[in-house]
Order: sequence, then structure tokens, then C-alpha cells
Amino acid sequence: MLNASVETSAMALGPWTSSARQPRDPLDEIASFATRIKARRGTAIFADGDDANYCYRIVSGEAMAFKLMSDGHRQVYEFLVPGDFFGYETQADHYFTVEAVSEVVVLKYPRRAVERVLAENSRFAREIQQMTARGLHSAYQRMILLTHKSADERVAWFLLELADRTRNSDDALHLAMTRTDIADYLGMVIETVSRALTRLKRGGAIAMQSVNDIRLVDRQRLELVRGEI
Amino acid sequence: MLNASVETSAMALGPWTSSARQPRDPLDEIASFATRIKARRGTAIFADGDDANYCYRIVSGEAMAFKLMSDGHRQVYEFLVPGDFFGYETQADHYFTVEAVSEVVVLKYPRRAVERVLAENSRFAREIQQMTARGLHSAYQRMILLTHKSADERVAWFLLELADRTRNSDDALHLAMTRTDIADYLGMVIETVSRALTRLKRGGAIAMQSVNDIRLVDRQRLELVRGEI
DNA sequence: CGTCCGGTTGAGCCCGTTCAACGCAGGTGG
DNA sequence: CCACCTGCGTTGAACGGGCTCAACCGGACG
Repeated sequence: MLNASVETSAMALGPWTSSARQPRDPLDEIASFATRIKARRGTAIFADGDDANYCYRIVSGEAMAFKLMSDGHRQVYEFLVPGDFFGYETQADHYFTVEAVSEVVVLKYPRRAVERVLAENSRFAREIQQMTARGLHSAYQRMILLTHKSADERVAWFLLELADRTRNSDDALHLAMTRTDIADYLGMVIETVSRALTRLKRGGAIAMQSVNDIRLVDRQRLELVRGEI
Repeated sequence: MLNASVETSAMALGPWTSSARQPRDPLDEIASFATRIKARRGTAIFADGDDANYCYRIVSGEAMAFKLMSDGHRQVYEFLVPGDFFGYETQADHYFTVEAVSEVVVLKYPRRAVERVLAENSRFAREIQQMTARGLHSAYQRMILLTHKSADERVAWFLLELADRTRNSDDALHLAMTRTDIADYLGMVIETVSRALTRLKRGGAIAMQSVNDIRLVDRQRLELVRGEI
């Protein structure tokens, strides 16, 4: 949802390194308030309507933020990867559910503590503001995707974005989420996602080791399919 | 885009009232830095890619925030009404254009000044954070609209939202924007917008005095068409 | 009076949805 | 060990809502 800037996902890989030269993690400010929790695949970290007494950050694994509609439809707002910070609200309640998509480890910060730091530390407040603003920016970009892009463009965009966010150096990409999750994220149905993946495979842009393990064989072609923005 | 909370649009109607009982306008903090500018219909207040050296607030009239794609498509991010605050970025540049949709008066705040106040006044920082978070929330809601709602539902939602945001007490609603603008906001084409309006008219939910002047005759029916959320 | 621009209406098409069948892997129980 | 079931993904066929293309309408303006 909101990812603290560039270097942060390193924190998922090892212990905090506060070495002088290293750019500091903006969330270090609240690190001391964190408790570490685990969630198994399919379990909720918090639910739509819950009191927003805590906010969180992914350490390892993946999660998804979504809202369930009264008509049964589900909109997946974001997939959350290591480094992502989420659940900090200015209002009383959470307005979406966050559920583990794989076995996931998260840090849990008490809202009170975060707000105390926000009030006292303007640098930290600026970081949070920046993360929220980036979230808004990317939500707007996704609107373009949802209104003007074809099925293949959406799926290509999804794959490239996920590869980018999980910072895979090689071309291997593991999809922790199901086709249904992807469909609900991209505003399509599962069959269309499946067909789009098949076309990308036939076109030589990707290869599939197994259903959930994809190789971005021809990244350039994939970017071509995705199109601008 | 970002609307400072409930009472703010009153500022568009009269001079600042800092009376004790009245809830204060959160943007009072930076009021002294504002300069007042006018823009005629169709002119840009700032453009995509411009240095984000200023941010703004609508006093009267309406504007729209949008992005032009390389393929010629245009996505309208938001319609801006009196009280709306926009253009404050954490990065260097604006990433969308804002253009007057009618004759519009805006207050223009230097970014430097705003950032100085942000650093010194945590209450103000909290207000800005809250506005951005609300913007994100409403962007997510609009995603649902763009993925799962029919043409009629979208248009009904648009009319109700606009009526709500402009706080019309009676059932008259003036559309300052063109059909093309509405279409680019709702992710449809102009013909579909037109047909949806015609159906709402035939269904008795609305009436049209002229092309741009709509009466919400049967609000309940309109809400029924719009559906949940 | 003619032109232009924005909006409306009509006809046909297309892409993604819907409905349905099938494939495949993992789990369970005889 | 195999038969069966269940959940998830893929593929096929037909449908339909919104898009495309095109004509028309009406008010503003020269």
C-alpha cells in the first residue's frame, strides 16, 4: 500500500543496520514500538470496520488489502510486499481488510505511539505524508489502467509491477496470490486473466514453470504489451 | 482533490470568520501566504510536469485535475469544487494538470511557506495528512466504480457525489463540465454518458432544464440506480 | 443565413463476461 | 494402492454492454 522509500525492503532480509553511510529507514523512528506477528495464508491481519488501533509493516511474505462489496464483488486495493507500511488511518476504523496471501511476518505498531511520534517529529510526519501521497499517485495510475487498458495490457502491467516491487534481480517471479486475487485486483474475471497469461506465454513474453511460477523471458516484449504508463 | 473538512466550503461564500465557537478552518494556518488569482474556463492553473512550487485552493468556480496519456486518452482524476485543496506534492513536480472548468477563483500558496508551517505545526501537518488519506480513500472507492459498475450506476453516482460536494440544498445541479469531461472522469465515452443521462431522465430520476442544468427530481430513485457504496 | 461545436440518437461490432466442460494436483478413505 | 472428491486453473462457445462509426439536432456566433 504505502512503501517507505527505496532502501526499505532490505530490512526484510536482515537485522536493522544503522551504519552511518546507509540511508536510514524512515520507520526506524517507531521501530522500538513494534511487535512481531505471524499470519498464515488466508488469515486476516485486520478486517474492514475494525478499530484502527494498530498499523503494520510487512517483513516477509505477501498480503493483500481488499474490500468486499454487498453484491459479492471484491476489489483488491493493493498487494503488499516486504517493506510496505499499511493500516495507518486518520479516522477511527479501517475501511478495508488485509489478509495474508502467503505465510507472512509483519511488524505491528500501536497507533497511539505512531501518533505521538508524528506530533513530535516533523521529519517522520513528512515521511508518512510522502508515503500516503505516493499511494494516492499510484492509485490514480491504476485508474488509468482500469479504464483504458486491455486485458493483456493489465496483466503485463501487473507482472512487471510485481517483479519491480519485489525487486527480483533475475527473471523468476513467484505469484503467491491466486488467479481470483489477480482478477479482483485488475478488475477482470479469472477466465480473462487466464487467457491473457496464455497469450503472453504463446507470444513468448513469459514462460510458466508451474501455475504460480513465472519467468519473464522477454521483458522488453512484456513492456511493449503493457504500453505507456 | 483534497477537501479540508466539513465546514470549509463556507469560506467560499464569505470572508474568514474566526469566531470562537465556529470550528476553525484548518487552512487558516497558511491563509496569510495566499494570493488570489482568477482563471478563465479552459485555462490551466498548472500543468503536468511543472515544478510544484505552489499549491492551491478553490474559492469559487470549478476545476478539474487530469492526465493526458500518450495514446491520446485522458483520465480526469477529480473535479475540484470550492474548498478543495490541491497541488501540494512531496516530490518536485506536478504529475497532473489542473484546468478551470468554469471561471474560477483560487488561492495560491507558496510551497516553501506551506512546508515551513508543516514542519512547525503538527496540528496543521495532521490536517494535510488527513486530507491526503481521505483522497486515497475516495480513489479506492472510485476504483470499485470503474471496475464493477454499469454506465447508469456510474452516472447516478457522479450526479449524487457532485450534488453532495457542492452542497446544494435544493435539487438543482449545474454541470460546469462537458460530457467529454464526465466521460473521461467515469471511464466511459461521451455517447454512453449521454445515453445514461437519457435513461435516468426517462426513468424519472432526473430532469434537464437545459443541457447543463439538471434537477434531481427523485433522489431516492437515483440512489437506487447508483446502488451500494 | 451558414458554420461550428457540443450533445443526442441509431446501428453494428468487439472484447470481456457468462456459462459450461475439462484438466490436473492434492487429500482422503476404502 | 487406487477411487473419489475437491479446489483451482484452463479452454471453448455464446452473449451482451459499451464502444465505434455515423447521422442528426440545436444553440451560439460570425
